[in-house]
Amino acid sequence: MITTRFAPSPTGYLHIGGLRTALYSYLWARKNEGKFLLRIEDTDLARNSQEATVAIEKAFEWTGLAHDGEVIYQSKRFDLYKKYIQQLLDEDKAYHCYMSREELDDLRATQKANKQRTKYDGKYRDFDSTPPEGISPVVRIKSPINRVITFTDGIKGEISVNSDDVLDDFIIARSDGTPTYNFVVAIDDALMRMSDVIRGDDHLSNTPKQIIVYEALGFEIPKFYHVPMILNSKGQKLSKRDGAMDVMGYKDEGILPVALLNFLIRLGWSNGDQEIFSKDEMLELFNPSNINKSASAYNYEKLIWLNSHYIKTLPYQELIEELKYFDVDISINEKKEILIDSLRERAKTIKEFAQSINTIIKAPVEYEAKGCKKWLKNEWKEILTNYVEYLKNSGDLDLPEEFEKITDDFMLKNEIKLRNLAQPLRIAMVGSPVSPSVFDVISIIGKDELIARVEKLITEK
RNA sequence: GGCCCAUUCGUCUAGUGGUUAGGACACCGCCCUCUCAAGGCGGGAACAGGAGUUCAAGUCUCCUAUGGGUCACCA
Repeated sequence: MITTRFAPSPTGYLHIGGLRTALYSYLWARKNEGKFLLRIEDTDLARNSQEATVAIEKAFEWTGLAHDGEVIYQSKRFDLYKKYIQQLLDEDKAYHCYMSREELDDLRATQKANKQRTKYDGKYRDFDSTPPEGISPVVRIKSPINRVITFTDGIKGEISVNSDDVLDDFIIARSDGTPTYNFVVAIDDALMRMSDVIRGDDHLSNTPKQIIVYEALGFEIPKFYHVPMILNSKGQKLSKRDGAMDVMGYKDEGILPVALLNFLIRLGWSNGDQEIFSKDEMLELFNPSNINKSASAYNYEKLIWLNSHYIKTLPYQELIEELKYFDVDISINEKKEILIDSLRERAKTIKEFAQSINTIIKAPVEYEAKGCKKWLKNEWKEILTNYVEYLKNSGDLDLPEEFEKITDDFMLKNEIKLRNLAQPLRIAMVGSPVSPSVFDVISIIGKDELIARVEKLITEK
């Protein structure tokens, strides 16, 4: 049974790095018909916010990463953690430390001055006399002395460190009695029967600490996968300053969730030359053991390319739903398929898509000056007037092909080149010389509307 | 600074001792064309450096350099 989890601390929105590890965890659990759990790491009562948790769930919903069971809050499990703290105290695997913050600061300062690694010196490790007055103690765990700790990371391979280099007797309970991160993570992962912990690279150096906790409590150690960071385009760690971090920001940009997920899975993972992965393919092919070892840079261009790919291939109904987010509802438009097909190849985002739909279905309120200057010259008025007249006498016309045929006849009879008709027509229809095929646009807005827009242009220009 | 991790085109990557080092994004050129796109075809572009091991090294070993992570009563 594979069980994975996503365990964010609720300090802000869900960012794309988090979404990627969540995706990996989700895929690995689903692929193996296991469980994917969501746990909120809110042991620091002062820091967490309810809104952050809501934001994370919202992002999960948008991207379709469904977690199993209820959300688990560590802040609601303090009694449980206390029990284990007491157990370690009773077994002499942990102890009270009465060192004041000032004393600790001084210790660190001298160590730093001597160019030593800052670490707790173990002053109270074997203390059995009367503790100093007026200090509420913290609880520290007894770390092994001069022992090599080895574990196999599913991505990085075997990693071993000497306890003296990286560990000290770290605090597992603060002086107010609340437990600390590295302690509760190990307990929860064990109690929730986590088989595979897939998390960011930044936790790699926490792993030895957590292993100490697993061992002290006699828990089974899960398999770890530490996935490399996502860098910005300059090769530095992605930060809020780089923007485009909040997952929900992508929705506002008009990025499709499938595109985001596809982009994220390819950042640090691959399957030969394949670039496009449906959710089913992701489930079929993904395996955390072939995640790359090195960090990868965020590449917006590729995301956009993926997004336009999905815009080109998504079913009509899904696109119609996506467009509603941008206040464009074409569900009852009779020409919605033609409208979508004529624009989907040009749109890079849903937002852009919505904008171009509006330029077609709403009559232009102004005309682009440059386009007018270039194309509204010589006998453009005459051509358009004749064309409108010709259409009026051509009976019922509906589909683009029908308009194209009639227009061919018109051009032949009047010896007109298509571009000399099409460009003024575009300006009349959408206000600029850029649009999909004129026949598609004419068909979408209909003959009457076309005539109205042309007449308006002729009177105004 | 200690410890840990990483290093193939600008970017994402393929590559598991013998490859003309492959693909994708981006870029450039050509074609198509009613504009803009899309699409098709083509092009330039990489094994961080140095020592080894080997008949043979992008692939194995070591050193150096560079980048990253981490060293809290944060998570």
